[in-house]
Amino acid sequence: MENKETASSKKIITEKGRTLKDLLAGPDIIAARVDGRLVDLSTRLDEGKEVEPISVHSKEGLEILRHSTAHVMAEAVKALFPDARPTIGPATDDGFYYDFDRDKPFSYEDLAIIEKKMSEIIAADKPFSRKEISKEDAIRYFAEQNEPYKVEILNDIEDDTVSLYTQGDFTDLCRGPHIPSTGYIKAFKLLSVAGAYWRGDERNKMLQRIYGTAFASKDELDDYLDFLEESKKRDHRRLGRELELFMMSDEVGPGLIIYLPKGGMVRSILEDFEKRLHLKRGYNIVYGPGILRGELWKISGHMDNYRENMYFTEVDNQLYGIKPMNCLAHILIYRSKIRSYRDLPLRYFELGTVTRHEKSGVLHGLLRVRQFTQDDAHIFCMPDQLIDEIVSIINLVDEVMALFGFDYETEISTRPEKSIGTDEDWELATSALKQALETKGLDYDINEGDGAFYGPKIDIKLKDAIGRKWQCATIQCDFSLPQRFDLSYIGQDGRKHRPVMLHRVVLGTIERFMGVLIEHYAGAFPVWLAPVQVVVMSITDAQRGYAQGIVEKLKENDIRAELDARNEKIGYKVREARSMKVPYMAIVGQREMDEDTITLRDRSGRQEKMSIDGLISRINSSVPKI
RNA sequence: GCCAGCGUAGCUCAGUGGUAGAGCAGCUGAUUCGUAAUCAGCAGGUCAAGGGUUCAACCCCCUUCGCUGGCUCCA
Repeated sequence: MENKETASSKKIITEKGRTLKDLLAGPDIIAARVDGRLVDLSTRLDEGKEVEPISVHSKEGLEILRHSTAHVMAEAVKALFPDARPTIGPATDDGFYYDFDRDKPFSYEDLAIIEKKMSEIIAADKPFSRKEISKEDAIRYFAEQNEPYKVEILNDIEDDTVSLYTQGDFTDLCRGPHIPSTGYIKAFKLLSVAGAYWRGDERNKMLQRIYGTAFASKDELDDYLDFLEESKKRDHRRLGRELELFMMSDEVGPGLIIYLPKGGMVRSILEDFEKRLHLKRGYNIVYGPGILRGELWKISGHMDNYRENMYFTEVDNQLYGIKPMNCLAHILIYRSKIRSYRDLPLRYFELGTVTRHEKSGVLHGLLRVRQFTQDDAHIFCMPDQLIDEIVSIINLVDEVMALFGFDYETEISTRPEKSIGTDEDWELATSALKQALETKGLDYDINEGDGAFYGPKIDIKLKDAIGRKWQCATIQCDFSLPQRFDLSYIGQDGRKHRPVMLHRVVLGTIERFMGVLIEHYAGAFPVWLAPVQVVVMSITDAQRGYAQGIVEKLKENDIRAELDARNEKIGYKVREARSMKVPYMAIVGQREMDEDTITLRDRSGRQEKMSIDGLISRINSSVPKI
């Protein structure tokens, strides 16, 4: 979303007795900031205050607009469905929602009716008015209105005074601020209905949520709706089928991926790339088994903290856990020898396939599956090497994300409720992560209670070509498992010391990363990743042998080439190669055959005649240096 | 797992309480062609599965499975 600076964002000084609305002219100004607080335009202030107008085009202004639109929606819903009890209705990153408690869920047909009612409320241009009352009065009011959720929220508020906002027939408990009147809503749309737990807790009652969005102008709303359409076109599930990359099958089971030859090719390229990348950076490639004894998962704490995500099986009366993570084998590799401080850090890398029982409702194409392969590594190091190791992982992530054209954001997730280890260790681990990010000069958010059960983590959210965020890479700092498995190294002093362990993935998982890549590139992979790099196509049968020879020569030079010598018109072949998003077409007719050349057509439709060696060097030079 | 919607040919989608349709893809033949669709013919389905209502169910009801959008959870 844009954050437009407008001419009216300069500060002004208030005059006594006049409302901000009198002072801040302009249809785009919907609120103001005074003393760092956002306030309504109806506010009357003392003389001499410095006031910053808030435009609907700013990020904060848009949020206010959307929040107000949520109130209007609640008014419409209450008018149309008196049995619906309002709960909460905030603005979100790209719109708003309002949750209602209602026995009968809303249907998509209801949305049109609600939209119509909202349009009437907007056309009536009803003012939003703010009233401050005591908490007790507010509780009494909402109890009378038969709105128990508002009463429950009020009971959790510590302030003695709360604010209510009223527009038309609807009054809501709300901090504000709001737009001056409903007529300020110029463009809105209701998008979907969904169930949502009261206060986001699955033990609570499920409420009925309506999602919508609002924008400062009709054009911006249309742009957003176009963006949603564009996202649909890029959907990796659709492209995965169209480009013959992967499939899923009811017969196999949900959340399980079958790679078709083209998707298998892409995966194999990614995996080769990763192996070279890690070998060059001092990692050792290892492999662990897919099932490990139950006893091991008890020691690690998975049995107590991760059991609901694990599958178990029994072999010869022994309990085995199917691995949901790759760390245990790596720990055993570390422990298989006595380690000296001189050996550290040790970095074990595995393209490890793990299996996790994900709840059925969360599965989603390649992005959320039940069996997946992580580009996983575990680094064992001395405590004083920790920061350097984290920094070099961040550097690696940085390099790889740049290669694929992703920008990213970082956040730190701290200790969750279900976890192992001492507070001191968690503190140490968390501060190491913070320090590493600070060393790199990276900003980060804190995500309280969202760490892994064995340690805090840095989550890296990458941003794709159309601005969507995806969680792929993560770096987790762990003091607990080395302790649980009694890992040690002999220090310079000849005594045993405890190493620290880092768990980290860069792409995250091959599945998710491929899904994200497909959407990022809209299926048009860069040449080095494209499953088919060039299709050699003949104009007529007379060039079949020539074209065949070119394909063979390309393949000898490690180029992924296919022949299209079918008895079809060239336009048909071009069309098909374009829809399969093949980067290059090498077209050969009589002219090219006579000159021993090809006509190369790229994705943009640009064409040039060149030698076959020219084509080989062009394609091979596209492979990134790592 | 929870809420809602959906499930018809490989894909995209029509369709009706009374024997199942189109386009594309596929196959066969003709066409030998210069940059996004040559023409003709053929074939393709236990209408997700199981049960029920009915003289009769793809259609109505129930159950299960799967998918989609959310919620919770997550790489």
